Amino acid sequence: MKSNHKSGTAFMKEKNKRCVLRCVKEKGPISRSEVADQLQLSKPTVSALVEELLQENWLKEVGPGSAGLAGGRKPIQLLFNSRAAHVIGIDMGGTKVRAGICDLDGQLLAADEFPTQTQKKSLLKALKQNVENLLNQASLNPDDILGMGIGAPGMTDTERGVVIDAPSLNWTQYPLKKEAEALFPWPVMVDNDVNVAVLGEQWLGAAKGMDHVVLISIGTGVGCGMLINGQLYRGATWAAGEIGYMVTDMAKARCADLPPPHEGYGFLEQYVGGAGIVQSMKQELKDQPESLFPNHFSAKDVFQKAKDGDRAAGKVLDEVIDHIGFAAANMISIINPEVVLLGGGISRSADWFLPRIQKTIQDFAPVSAPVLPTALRENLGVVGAVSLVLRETESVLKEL
Amino acid sequence: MKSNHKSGTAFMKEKNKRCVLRCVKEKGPISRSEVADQLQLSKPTVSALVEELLQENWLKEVGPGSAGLAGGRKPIQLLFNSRAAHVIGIDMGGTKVRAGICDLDGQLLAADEFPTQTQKKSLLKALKQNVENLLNQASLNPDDILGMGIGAPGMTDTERGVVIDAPSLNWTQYPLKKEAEALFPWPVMVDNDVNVAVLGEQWLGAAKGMDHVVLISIGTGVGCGMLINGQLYRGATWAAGEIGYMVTDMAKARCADLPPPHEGYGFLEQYVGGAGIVQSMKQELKDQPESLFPNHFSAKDVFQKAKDGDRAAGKVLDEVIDHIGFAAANMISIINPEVVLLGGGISRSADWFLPRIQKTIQDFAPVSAPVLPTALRENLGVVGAVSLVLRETESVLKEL
DNA sequence: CGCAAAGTTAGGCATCTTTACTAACTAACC
DNA sequence: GGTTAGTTAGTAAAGATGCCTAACTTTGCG
Repeated sequence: MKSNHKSGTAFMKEKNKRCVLRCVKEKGPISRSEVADQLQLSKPTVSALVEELLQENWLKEVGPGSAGLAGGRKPIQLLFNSRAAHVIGIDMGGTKVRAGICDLDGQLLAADEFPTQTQKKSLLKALKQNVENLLNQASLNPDDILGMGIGAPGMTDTERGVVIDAPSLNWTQYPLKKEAEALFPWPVMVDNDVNVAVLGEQWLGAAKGMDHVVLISIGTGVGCGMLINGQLYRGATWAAGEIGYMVTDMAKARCADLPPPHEGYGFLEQYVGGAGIVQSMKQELKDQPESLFPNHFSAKDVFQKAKDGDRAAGKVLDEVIDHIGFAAANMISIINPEVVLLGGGISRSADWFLPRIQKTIQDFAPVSAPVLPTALRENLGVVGAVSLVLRETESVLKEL
Repeated sequence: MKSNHKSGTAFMKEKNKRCVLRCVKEKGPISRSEVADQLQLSKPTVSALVEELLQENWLKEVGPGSAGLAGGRKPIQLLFNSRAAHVIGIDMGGTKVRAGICDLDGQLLAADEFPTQTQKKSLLKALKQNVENLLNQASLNPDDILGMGIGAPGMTDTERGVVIDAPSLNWTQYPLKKEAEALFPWPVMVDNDVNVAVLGEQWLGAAKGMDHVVLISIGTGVGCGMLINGQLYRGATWAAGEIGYMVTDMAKARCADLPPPHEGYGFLEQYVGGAGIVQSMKQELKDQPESLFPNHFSAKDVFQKAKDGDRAAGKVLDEVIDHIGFAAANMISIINPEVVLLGGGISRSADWFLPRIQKTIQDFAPVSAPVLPTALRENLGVVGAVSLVLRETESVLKEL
């Protein structure tokens, strides 16, 4: 049952205080009086809470506003102090790690990246080094840091802060939260990179303020983050959103030359992931050896060739996009989101294939939803990780 | 922002009261003292709240329990009074309407059904008649009724209580809540029949107490209800769970003899819905006209024939089950539920095909989940509708 | 000056908690 | 068996905290 009873009135006060803070944060410069109005709290109560929030530096007074039309005393404008605390966000990728410091508005004060180390020990060491640099760059002390969020490329138990399985890093059951908290003097939160990304997009990106969002990320692998009723949905065993395993073509799945996948790669991933694209391309090339492809190439190259007019590459990508279209349509049928975001490396070519995906959706889903590329670029992971901390932290900012 | 401020302390008390009530409800016979312990409330507070709850008849004292091992005064055992109020549940189907009255434990006190009228007016009239009979049967007054839940076979806006689209009833934008509330003196809540069903199964059925549940219902059409983080998920525009539109076979979807569906029927529905099964069977029979099938038959007949060993029927159903298996696997990949329930007419033959569905899941989903038939039978809809009311009602019972 | 709006002060009410108490029961000892 | 010590359930009274209302001060406009 675990009742969060701050046993009584303290809880109520805390809640009201948060409401006041949130109100000021959202409604921009605003007077005590108006806050009282909006929250249906009495003026004295608001004044008292504001007093405390000023004391704690969450709010600041910014001189008088203009008086009302009918005369009267000028209001004292209150503003949220977005520099009351700072949060560090880490985007831990398979090849590089990007770290950044944001203020509470999501403004990036400093960011940097370094190559991913294969050894966990040296990775953490490099991370510590990097974070200290960032602190210096932003002229901040550890005291100014509210917490640190990390997006990891794999299934993650956010409660215990354990990365269950991250193939690209070769991690299994790695207690990242614990390890990181031993290294830094602030709380650390860990989550799946795709989950983190969807948080970032909802905070400051293409899904700003939306409560029902699906983000499909296509890079080396294929992942999917879901915001449902305004909250991240992680599933019963942290495995929700494994869209890489969606089967969009039974016939192929059954008759596959390969045995059923299940070892790290899913059906969809075989076709639309980076590795899958390369493989399909190679398959295609077998039949027409006169092609201009080099012996080794990447998915990116396939895209390039297709844009340059290579028929075979175009054919491969046609199929890829078709799969993505059906995957998106299926997601819409099931989740009915307000928007579907496409992220990952592939999103750079978005305008090229977006119309076709939309067509598929229109033809096969019962309702529609706009499909857009993610709006945040290289800092998406960082900002998302910051948002993770802001949403989950027990601080005054926590939603209620 | 709309802050639910019961402005202050009254809210807190209300909340504590609900906690006490819920605690007693869940922890069975329990003493004031232990409630105080569990909720971390002081004994006087609990006593006061219990006093009120006794007064209001939500609780009852049931004589002394046994004293502890170390001696001491015998506790006065408290019990939830499941007859403090009653709820009416309506399962509105395409061919018949089933109505029932439950107490707060979900115990069915009376139930009855009548054929669905095509005219809305006469349908409501028949409903009123029926409900009055039920009240008599259970010897209850309208005052004893907390509310009424209705499960409707179509997309439903639960906020406004409007059935947006229910093909089998030929309803569009029908304000059922409003109409019903004009007829009855208690609040009415309306939701999709599948949503209602999953609530019922979570309350008293195969998903008891689970927070992540997917229910796939296969009857005339194909629907899907989802419980996510313990809550019903309805989507951004009440269209979540339209699994009938899931495409599990791109090739077939694209090359289909028919144009893209979109007019009321989805891809999956074409194959696994009742109408779809019949059509596939007819298709199959064309090729072997020596069959024993009558001119007119139903999906049920196909099942029967298949069980009796008819090869063609078996082949048709094989494909149906294959589709269902992949649909279930896809749902698991995306939602990662604790359990997948199969409901609707098809669930009667569950043991026959369940193993094959499980095999498909094992082969193609990244994680597993048990697949079970729904546990509640003819009263699933009724009980679910009751549960809907209990969960959403603003009464003392509301979760917080 | 008179009015109006912002913000503060003082007093009152509701709720919870703490502390101290009574009631009731067990165990154990004489 | 009867008495006493120890334990637990529940109640009563007093204290703390938070909110609200009402009255007040401050500040600005006409």
